[in-house]
Amino acid sequence: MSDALDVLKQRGFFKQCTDEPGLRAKLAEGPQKFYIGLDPTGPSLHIGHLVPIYASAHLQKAGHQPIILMGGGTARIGDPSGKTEMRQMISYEQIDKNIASQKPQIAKLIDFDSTNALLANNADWLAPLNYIDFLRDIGRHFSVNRMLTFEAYKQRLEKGLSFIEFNYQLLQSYDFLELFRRKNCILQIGGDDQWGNIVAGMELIRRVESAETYGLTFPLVTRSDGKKMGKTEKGALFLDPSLTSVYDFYQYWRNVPDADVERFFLTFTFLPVEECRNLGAAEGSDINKSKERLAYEVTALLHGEKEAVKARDGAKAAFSGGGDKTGIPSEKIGKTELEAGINILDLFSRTSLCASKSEARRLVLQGGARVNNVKIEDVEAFIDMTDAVDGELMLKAGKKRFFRIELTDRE
RNA sequence: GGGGAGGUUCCCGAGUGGUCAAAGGGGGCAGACUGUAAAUCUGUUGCUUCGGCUUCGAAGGUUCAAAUCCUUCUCUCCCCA
Repeated sequence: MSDALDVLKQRGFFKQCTDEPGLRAKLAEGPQKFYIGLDPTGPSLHIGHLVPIYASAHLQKAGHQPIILMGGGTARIGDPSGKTEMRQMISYEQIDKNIASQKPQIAKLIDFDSTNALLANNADWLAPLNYIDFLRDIGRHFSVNRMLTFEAYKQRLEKGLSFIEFNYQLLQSYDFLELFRRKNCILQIGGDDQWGNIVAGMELIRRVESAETYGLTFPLVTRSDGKKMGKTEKGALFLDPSLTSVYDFYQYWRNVPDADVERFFLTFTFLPVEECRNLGAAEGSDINKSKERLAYEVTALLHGEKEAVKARDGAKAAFSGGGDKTGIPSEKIGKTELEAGINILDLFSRTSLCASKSEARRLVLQGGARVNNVKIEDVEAFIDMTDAVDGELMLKAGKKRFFRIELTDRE
């Protein structure tokens, strides 16, 4: 149990920590409760949300007890940390829906069955709050002067900061206090952008409860190429397969920059540290094998092995031919429709490969469109049954975007 | 409440009556090079039945013609109270 912190350090989940020796000793004493905060602002988690959950999973494996705090109350406010824009306000009803759909996603990494993990919602104590009482009991412990020295607020002072956002720190601190009181939660962990809020919570607990608690942050995960983690051209990489297909999810990891392989293995899989290092150390085309493994491991973890195999085989089939193609994004088209012939632009623009006909036109003109690996450069071209191979059309846009058209007898 | 500055295409940001679907950069897409990597270079980047159509916070108005001028509204930021 004493190695919980070491695990986090080894795997790159350690940026800074308050009173490290103290925390180490506390964790060595026995199972401790800790929490992370998640914002249920969307119906699905995306990769960006995952790092704290992975960190929690490691601590849980080390015997500690995670509390996953859904910010059902705070989701209605904006967190000023780093963000430039205020968040949209959403209804409690929507938030509850989001929580319901996010929980199973969290459960992929956190074991809720063993009863030592807990899902909480801060709306439980934030919603009934009385403004006057809150100001008197909690607000008085916060110094505006001190808050203004926090980096998060400094930045926002340039761009503008609403009072409601300014209050975020108080609410988050209050969360920590409530969890300490209700569950004896003694540790809050989070991304490094949460450092200020975490420390503020600890200070609050120290003042009103005269108790010592701890905070730990991990580095914000970035990509070596500077792109936002988990962001694709189309937006965030969601865990919900209806928002991001398993195939696309797999491909995201498959195409990660070389320099990130080791770190991503450490962060997003549970493979032994030694193995992660070896896989990340591979060079040349070997690192490609590592990426295949990375993609498979992460996909299997979050979507299940069956889906991962399908995505992996689908990708293999698309890139090197043969094999099981069912994992590739696809759509059905009736044979009779194809018999009549479909214009190449119409064909591409009705798939997810092209958003509009203009885009399809561009693609064709630039030589990026292929049907069953035959380059089509004529925008007037018609595709019909004679182009089908094995009862399907494999569309390819550019070098690595595929789409499969399945031909069916019925319309 | 008073005064000032602004809201431009995915983002940043030019544009102040026609030559503006709108500079430049970022991002995206495509091509070359590769390893389904990175870096680099090139092209491209509103929609379209290819006739046009819709875009510059919103609604009106002036004009042959507006992102550009006028009016009202709305939102943001700054200064004063």
